[in-house]
Amino acid sequence: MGRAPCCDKASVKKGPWSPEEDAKLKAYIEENGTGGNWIALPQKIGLKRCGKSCRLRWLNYLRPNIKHGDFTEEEEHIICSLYISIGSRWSIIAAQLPGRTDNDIKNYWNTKLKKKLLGKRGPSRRGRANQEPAACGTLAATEGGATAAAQALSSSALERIQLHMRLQGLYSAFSCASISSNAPPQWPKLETTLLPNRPLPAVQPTDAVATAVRVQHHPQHLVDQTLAAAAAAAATTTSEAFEAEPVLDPAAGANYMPGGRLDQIAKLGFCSSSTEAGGVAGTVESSSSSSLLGWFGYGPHDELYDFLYSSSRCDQSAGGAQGGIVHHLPELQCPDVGAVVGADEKFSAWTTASCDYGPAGQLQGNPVNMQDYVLGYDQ
DNA sequence: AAATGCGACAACCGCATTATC
DNA sequence: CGATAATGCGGTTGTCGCATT
Repeated sequence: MGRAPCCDKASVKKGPWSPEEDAKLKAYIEENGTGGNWIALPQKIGLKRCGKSCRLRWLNYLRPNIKHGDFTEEEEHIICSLYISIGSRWSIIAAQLPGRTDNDIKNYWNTKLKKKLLGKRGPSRRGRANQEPAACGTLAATEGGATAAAQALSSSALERIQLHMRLQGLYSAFSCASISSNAPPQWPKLETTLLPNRPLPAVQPTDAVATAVRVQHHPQHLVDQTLAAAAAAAATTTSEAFEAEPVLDPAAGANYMPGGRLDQIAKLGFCSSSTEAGGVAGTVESSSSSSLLGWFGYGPHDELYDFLYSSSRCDQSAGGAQGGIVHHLPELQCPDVGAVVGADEKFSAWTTASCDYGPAGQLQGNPVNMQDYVLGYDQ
């Protein structure tokens, strides 16, 4: 069985593209388009390249209006927020950042943002084989039953958990005291991310973007149950609707309305049940004081922003952070139990258990709780 | 100056999904 | 309706260049 190769690997050139190849490809596509057939394209123009390689080169490098490097703070913030909410759906994230490619964002995340957020782990160990993502290494290092569970999680899931733990650590360190004990913490929520009076930049009508908002089923991914439930609930939302071009709908709740899917994801992304029950209004209400260029409502997004860009708050909250980078992960510091009371119950339960502190055995060995989070996070 | 470490980024690979026959 | 081809996506790898030892 096995799938036929997309091209004759023996006769195709691999490795970096030469300026001549770039020029050929660019000139042809600008004049004729892709013709809807990437596989045939290299033969047409006499390139010894795989069609997939041509497509990638065009989308990631040659396409007009591509931006490289110099991610702005806004862009960083969007990436972080979206990553926390939807995980490594780079194409979807890229669709929110015109001119950026999924590959670019992915690289930026892996090389910079992740480290910035999760912190560096001591002296790095040489060699790729040893370069486990910090998230994996850190969570795997937690004790007890968490180890096996952590192994079952994808690195993406672990990173997102860690980011939340970071936010929770920040939250409990300097935020909880200032809010009502009844008020649930405000987990990142895209509907506050994509603000009313800040329409998203126009999306380039490229094929990459167009497909980015399509419904895609990834059976290998453990789909967020909430998302599935909402999808079922939104019975009127047809697949055609999902496939529609993204449109902005400032009138309808002022949310970004990408024909459905992203919006669904956004609304569902990472909201605690308690927040869903009563915290949303508060989240939105306080949004006018956003410190980030009018983009985000106050809440974890601001904390995230501060975490990324403000050394002073991090210094206070994380006990010795320097230059906005916190070098000790909160899950290792394990915020005190009281501080997480009121947080998303399941998540708090899990973090409490995985931190191996707090009431012994209180929540450990509860596969249901863990599973809830696996379902939510494991992408 | 050479060796080593490391970050950044382009490109590749394999799999899932979608389209077509 | 199943088989096959094409496309899209995300994870991973290879390579280059700069920094450090």
